[in-house]
Amino acid sequence: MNHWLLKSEPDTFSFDDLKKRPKKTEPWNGVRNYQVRNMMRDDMKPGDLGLFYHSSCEVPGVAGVVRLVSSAKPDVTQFDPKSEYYDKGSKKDEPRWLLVDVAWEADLKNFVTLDQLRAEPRLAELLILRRGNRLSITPMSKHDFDLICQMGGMKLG
DNA sequence: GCCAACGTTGGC
DNA sequence: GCCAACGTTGGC
Repeated sequence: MNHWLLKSEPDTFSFDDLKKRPKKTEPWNGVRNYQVRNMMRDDMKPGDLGLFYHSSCEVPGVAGVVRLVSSAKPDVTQFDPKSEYYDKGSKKDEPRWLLVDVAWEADLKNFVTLDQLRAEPRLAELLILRRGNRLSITPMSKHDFDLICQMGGMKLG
């Protein structure tokens, strides 16, 4: 099983928004980066766990735990001229952009701030802390995933 | 709003 | 295929 960190701007879609969805699931649409698309296509599998990270906000950090509940499939927003994610170069029989469905998995007792992540020497390998990292989804080790869940006091069950 | 660190685009 | 210009991301 693989582990992932998924960034979202909470003003657009937050961890609480995910929990408010009727089935607590959401298509992770709007990815328009080839590296991330290829990761979704090749490496992201149903059952994988992820951390839901809030970016571009007052206090960036990890808000909760999610699970992937689909494999990669076409992101329909690429075909919608009214969508901000519309891509006129993408053909229906050859979709350029993919998404995966994510579902709420667990809450954290405490939001884990970016400052806390940076202050933890055992997270030196975490990609999001590296300079210049800009991908909206990044892989992470089970070690780092478990440690961050522990820092946040993940509520089990 | 600034700006570093990318990724993408397009002229050649 | 090179690379300058441009666009985007995201912390600060």
